[in-house]
Amino acid sequence: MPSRPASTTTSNRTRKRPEERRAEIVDAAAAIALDEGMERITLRAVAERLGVRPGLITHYFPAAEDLVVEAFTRASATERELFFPTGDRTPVGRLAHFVDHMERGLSAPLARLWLNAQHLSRFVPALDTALQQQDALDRERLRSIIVDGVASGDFGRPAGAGIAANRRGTEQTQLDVETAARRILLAVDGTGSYINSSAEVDPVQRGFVADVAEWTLGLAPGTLRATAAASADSAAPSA
Amino acid sequence: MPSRPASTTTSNRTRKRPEERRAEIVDAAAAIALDEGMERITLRAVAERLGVRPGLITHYFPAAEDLVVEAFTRASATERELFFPTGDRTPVGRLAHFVDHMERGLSAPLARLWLNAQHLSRFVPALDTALQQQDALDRERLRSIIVDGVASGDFGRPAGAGIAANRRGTEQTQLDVETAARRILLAVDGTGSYINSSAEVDPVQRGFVADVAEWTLGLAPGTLRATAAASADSAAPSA
DNA sequence: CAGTCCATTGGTCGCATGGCCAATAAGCGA
DNA sequence: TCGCTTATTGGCCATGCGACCAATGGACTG
Repeated sequence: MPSRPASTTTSNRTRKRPEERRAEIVDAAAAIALDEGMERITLRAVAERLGVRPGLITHYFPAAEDLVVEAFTRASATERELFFPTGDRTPVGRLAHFVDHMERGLSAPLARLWLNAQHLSRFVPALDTALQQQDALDRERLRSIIVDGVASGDFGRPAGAGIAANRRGTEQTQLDVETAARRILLAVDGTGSYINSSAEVDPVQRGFVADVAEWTLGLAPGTLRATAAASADSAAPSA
Repeated sequence: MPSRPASTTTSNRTRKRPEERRAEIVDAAAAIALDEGMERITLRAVAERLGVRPGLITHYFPAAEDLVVEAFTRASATERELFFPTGDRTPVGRLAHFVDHMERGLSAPLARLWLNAQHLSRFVPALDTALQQQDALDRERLRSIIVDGVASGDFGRPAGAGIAANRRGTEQTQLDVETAARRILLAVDGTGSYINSSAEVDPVQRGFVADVAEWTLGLAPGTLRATAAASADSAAPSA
């Protein structure tokens, strides 16, 4: 490791438009957050990824902590799109995709990031804020699916069981949608807690999100998994 | 902690039996883990709590990482007793205590520690192992309650819904106990994910563990909360 | 009481971090 | 083409970390 990387030759001084450079920095930090962890977002680490001197990062982010928060937001927002495709599927299909994506482990990087942020927000108040915002966005997406499903009659009686729902009072339909969305995301978080565990994934854990979703939405057990399988078949019909 | 000079003045050199000193160190580290976070377990921080020089910590823990792992195990094991009291209650009563203890927020320190460890185990393999062990111990306690409840007939038909349960095959009763235990702990973890959030606790979130427990154990919604309330009344009948 | 073991000290080293600052030069407008 | 703005560099500083080590002295043994 020479002090000056051989690959990027000496004096690579390229001057970029501030917005462009800034975006580059956030992207690099987001990449680090996803595959090394947020605490590895360091002035030197980010700078090295960009082939740039650490001082430059400070120039754009006088407080390094702000970069961490922005990197989280970026990474989180980007990964979300993989969960909620814009496809014009049925509500059950969209929910099945969501669950299936998780069960296949495709959401591992995001789950790790999420766990990372949940813990780190203990020490970084601004991160707590960002986390709540991202969480709200996820919940909104999920709510949207549920509302559609209720309207189409696919989701049985989300009114369903549970203390919390009864406790809320006021308007009934709207509130139960919120209850269902929150429960499903709580199940997601519960499953995500084990993302860093080396233990073999337990079947109960694997199916937990689907089970909770079917329970709270009044779907027949197995509906989501069956839907996901059917969807996969139609997408890639070859054996 | 009787022998603690007001200021860190005069050389208070007291020589203790190795086992005693070692226990002191682990206790101090566990305390730090609980109220400041595991990454704050540092040679200097632990030494300062004990009124001792950092080098002494190194003497007992040549690799600081080992102290972190041991501190987690200690803190976790200690806190667990608060969840599963040795009282001779009914299965429903024991489960209700467990849930109630959580809903009251009494488990906040443990939840924070747990979240901390779940993230940190990403970088500390030994911590991952310790975490799995502690998790197994929790699950064992819970399983014990469930088995008793099934035997007494308090828990309806834990066989119940869900894909995962069906998928397991083989013996039925035993496996569904495991399913229920895992589901409840997954709910606990999901709820715990929000432990560091400054947002107001949502009612759905607050009741999630109880809801999942009642769902997966075939209890009528509200049973656990009602039981906890009755138990509290009999314990403190005043007012 | 003298001698020995080892718990404990005090100090140092190398490393990584975030932050700060003056000097440089790239790109743009006059 | 010149000059100015400022993006970018290179360097330095204070802090906190784990690790290592020789010297000290407390407590126990003979």
